[in-house]
Amino acid sequence: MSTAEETTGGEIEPWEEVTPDAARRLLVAAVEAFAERGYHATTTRDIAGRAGMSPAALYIHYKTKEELLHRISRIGHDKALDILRTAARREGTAAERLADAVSSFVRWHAGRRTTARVVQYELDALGPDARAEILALRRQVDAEVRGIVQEGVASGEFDVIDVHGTTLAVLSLCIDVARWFNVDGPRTPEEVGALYADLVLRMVGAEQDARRPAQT
Amino acid sequence: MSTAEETTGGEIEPWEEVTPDAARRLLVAAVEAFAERGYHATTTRDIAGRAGMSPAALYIHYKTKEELLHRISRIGHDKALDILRTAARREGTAAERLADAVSSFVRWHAGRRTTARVVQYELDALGPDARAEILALRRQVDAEVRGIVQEGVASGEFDVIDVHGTTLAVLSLCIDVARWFNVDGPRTPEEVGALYADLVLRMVGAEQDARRPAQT
DNA sequence: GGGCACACTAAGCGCTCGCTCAGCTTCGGC
DNA sequence: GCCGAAGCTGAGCGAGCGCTTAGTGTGCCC
Repeated sequence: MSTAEETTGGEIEPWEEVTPDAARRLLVAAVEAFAERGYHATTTRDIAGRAGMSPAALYIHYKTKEELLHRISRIGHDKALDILRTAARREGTAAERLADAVSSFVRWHAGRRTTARVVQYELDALGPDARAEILALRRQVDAEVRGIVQEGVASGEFDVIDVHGTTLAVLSLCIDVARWFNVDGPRTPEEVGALYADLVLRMVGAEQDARRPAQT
Repeated sequence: MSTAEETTGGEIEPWEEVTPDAARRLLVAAVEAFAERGYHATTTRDIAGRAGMSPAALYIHYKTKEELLHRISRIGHDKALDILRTAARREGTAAERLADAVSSFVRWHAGRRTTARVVQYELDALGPDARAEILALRRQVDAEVRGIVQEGVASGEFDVIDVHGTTLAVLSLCIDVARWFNVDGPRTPEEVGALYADLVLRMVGAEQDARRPAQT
């Protein structure tokens, strides 16, 4: 979709694809509320209130509260997948592409923590059909990272015995950033991204010198 | 408290410290329900029903639904801290102790996944006082792991630039096991524990030969 | 064997939830 | 300048929530 090779982890204000304006304001309000309190603890009155509207206005743009979560989750997963695909398909060694994938994926989870939190941790609140759709996207996310790891093993850059398990661990490490990252904490998303790229290269047994020129 | 050096990651059936019997049945039912649906989506009628009792029976043993979560969280964090302390204070090199800590911590998160899920992911549902108490325990957990990493760096076993950040990542990796681990999946808790111990030793830059004799 | 503490239940209170609906305002087309 | 569509609100419905209370059965002490 969009060229996501910008400066700091993505675009400045997302959700621009959601129209009309009132629908976007409601969706942004829902992201904040779900991230703060969780889907089940958030009321439709709270969402509407944050968007400066009455509770009934929500149902003009969305059929149910669950549809809001579904839309958020879908857009968020699309974005996450887009980030990983961009990193996976650029030129360079497997080590460079893995470092790029991890650092940009982590930057997104840290920098857009509210969104990432909803996307990664409120999946169970979706109904069976919506959950199945999202799980399919997650399998693509997994496949993208596993592909890089496999190529690194094939080329001799990496030393990995359990490719599936290590891929799972790498993604798990990145995703969990959304749980603990604190915007007011001592680290910027860029710093965490750089640290994590280095840790992941160590996990896959990349050579020391391959770890050095991992830019930002 | 208890000697937690048993066979596979802990005792066979926990919660034995909760008495009387009815109170324990309610608490176990609450753990299952909270893990499946989340705290806010779980009703007191559901908890009581799983325990084979009427909704009112819950309030004989617990003042509120939140007190149930508090008790679960407290006991679970005590257990997690106990596991890490046992590993941190045994004899051996920093690499051996870190591998032991990670593998037993991961075994607990995978093997007792329902409990771990509630303990690690429902913290925000607690009130301010209870949350503060639990956060103090988490800082102790963090300090225990950071201690091992620091000793490894001091002794020259490990090669770590950012001790705090790396410790955070190690714990994050272990904790997130509770989110994705599937009891019916292809891996046993022991296998995941062994894989993760190896990955963590790579993350801290332990020498190759120090990674080999990680028992269990 | 009478009295009482205790564990538990049936019923339901007050409240808030997700969601609906009748009606109001605004605005473009003609 | 009238009309209908669209966006939004105020009021409120039925349901289910956390929790309470009055009453019941049971077993232990003396």
